[in-house]
Parts: sequence; structure tokens; C-alpha cells
Amino acid sequence: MNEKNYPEFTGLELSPRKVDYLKFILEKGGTVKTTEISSVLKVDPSTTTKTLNELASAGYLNHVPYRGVDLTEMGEAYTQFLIRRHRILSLLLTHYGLSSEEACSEVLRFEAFVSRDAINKICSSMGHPMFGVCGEISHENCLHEEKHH
Amino acid sequence: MNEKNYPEFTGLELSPRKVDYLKFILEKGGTVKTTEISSVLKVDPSTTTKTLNELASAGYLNHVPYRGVDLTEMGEAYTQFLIRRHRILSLLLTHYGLSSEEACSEVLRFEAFVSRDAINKICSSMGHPMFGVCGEISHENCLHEEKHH
DNA sequence: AAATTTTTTGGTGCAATACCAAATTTATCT
DNA sequence: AGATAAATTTGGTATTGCACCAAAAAATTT
Repeated sequence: MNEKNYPEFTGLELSPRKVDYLKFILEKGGTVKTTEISSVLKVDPSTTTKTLNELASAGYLNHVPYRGVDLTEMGEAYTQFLIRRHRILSLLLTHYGLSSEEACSEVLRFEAFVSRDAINKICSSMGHPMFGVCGEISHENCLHEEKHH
Repeated sequence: MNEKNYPEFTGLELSPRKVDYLKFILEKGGTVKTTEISSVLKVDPSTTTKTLNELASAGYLNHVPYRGVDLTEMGEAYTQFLIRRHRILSLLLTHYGLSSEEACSEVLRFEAFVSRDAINKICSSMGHPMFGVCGEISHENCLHEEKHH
């Protein structure tokens, strides 16, 4: 399942911190535990629990209390967009004199406020690059957009 | 006076909304009144008063109660950076298939989270363009940075 | 099964942003 | 000038995002 089946989002649905949670959960893969998220994001476990509950209520995650979370279909599709957005923006900045690390950390600060529309335009303007500075870039959604331009 | 005399800032000092206030005040020029800001930013005048007080406390504005505000030297230098940042980022996005209007409104959403270092790098990588999509771009600061590379 | 670890709950706090009502100051108009 | 109107500020309240702590609850380990 990929994001092309959920065309109804702007990319601005989630706060910066929630974006971090989802990206980590997808990159980790499978069921992820509260403690692990807390230690990676460096927040109190109670903060993690609360955020996971919010993401679950909004339909991005399945949360089994005391057991862990995993992405819903929608959540996975959405998070694929989040990761593509991060990589496209990071790649873009490296074309303007920023190192990979600089680009990556710069983008972390503002990516949550860049719309899906903008990313799709940037992405096709760049020719749907396959490799970013922090990993491979999947284009299922933006290629799809292109097809019936 | 320009920002080169205030090298001690990262560009991340102000919240998105405060950036809006300062940019408007500089673009308007001279002494600006609460009501005018309120109607342009579409907020209650009491909200404007409070924000102006915070910006004045932080040294960006002189606020004469019931009379209006104007930029301090530091505030003007800083706001010149804010406007350059906005224009550089907007121009950048127009190189990736966004229209001027799309670029401008997209940038408004995230510009407050883009660092001065990144802007200076992007700016010199672009060859210090003189014209953005929303006006002329002044380069006193980033040219200065260049001089003693 | 008892002890330990993990997770959740409930409470609190702060920053950013906004509104409303009431009070104050300034401006305008007889 | 005095009354009225307009602009501004003050004080109070609310929401969202994000964080922490202490205590309770559940799961795991020994």
C-alpha cells in the first residue's frame, strides 16, 4: 500500500514532533515500543505514550497498550510521503552548498511546514531523483500524480 | 545600518508570527500603528499590542504606547535578513516549478525555521541574485560574509 | 510469586497564538 | 472646552504543541 491511495492530504496535517515519531516508526519497521521511541527522540516515556495515543486516534497508528505501536495502512502511506519529503528537501539543499548533514538537520527544522503540492512539484522538476542524501527516494505517489498530470 | 553589524544571530530567534509583524513594519516604513498591523495580519488589536510589547522587550522595536512602533537599528538589520530570507527561498522554489504566488505562500509557512547560515549558503550558491519574486534582494550581509570567506 | 522494568495516567508547566470585555488614552466634533 | 468617538492597552481566558514528574498499572524477569 502506498500513499497514492490517500490523495486527500496536504502534508500539513502533523506537527513537527509527530512527524519525527512516524518517520522513526516506519524506519524501524514492525511493532515499536514506547521505550525505544523515547530513547531515540530523547523524551520522557510519558510524552511518548501521549503522542502515540494522539497519532493512533488520528488513524496513523495501531496502539496496543503496554505492547507497542505499528503503522496503519494510511499511516504507512502517509509516512512514506514524510520520508520522501525529507529526502527531496535535503537533496535540494545540497544543490545549494549545504553538506548532507547540514541539509538534513536544516530540513528537520522546517519540513513539517512544506506542502505535498510543493514537494510533488519539486520532485518532478528534479526528475524524480532516486537517491537522496539520507537514503533511497520512493516515488510511487508523485509518479502517480504525473501520470494523469 | 544593516545586518552585518549584528553577526550574532542564527535567524531562528523569532516565532513565525513575530516574523510577520517585523516584515510588515519594515515594509510599511516609519512609525506603524497598532490598528494597521491588526487589520493587515487579521488579528485582534489586543493581540498586536502584546506581540509588539514582546518585540520591543527583545529589542527589535521602539514602542510608544498609544502612538505606535518603529524598528530599532538592530530590528531593522534583523528584519532586512528576514526579508532577504523570504525572497531567497521564494526565488529558489520558483526554480522548481512553483509559481511566484505558490512559492511565496509556501515559504511564508516555513521560513521562520530556516537558519541564516543556510540562507547565506543558498544565496551565494545562487550568485547573490538581485531580484526575487516579491521584490529586490539586498545582499549587504551575505556579501559581507563572502568577503572574508 | 516476588522483584524489576516498562508503560500509562494524571497533574503541571511553558511558549505561541488568539479572543473578549473593560479600562485608558487619544482624537474629533460640535 | 467638553462630550463623544476611536484607538489602544490591560487583564482574563482558551487552545495547541510539547515537555516533565510522580504514582499507578501491566508486563517481564528472576
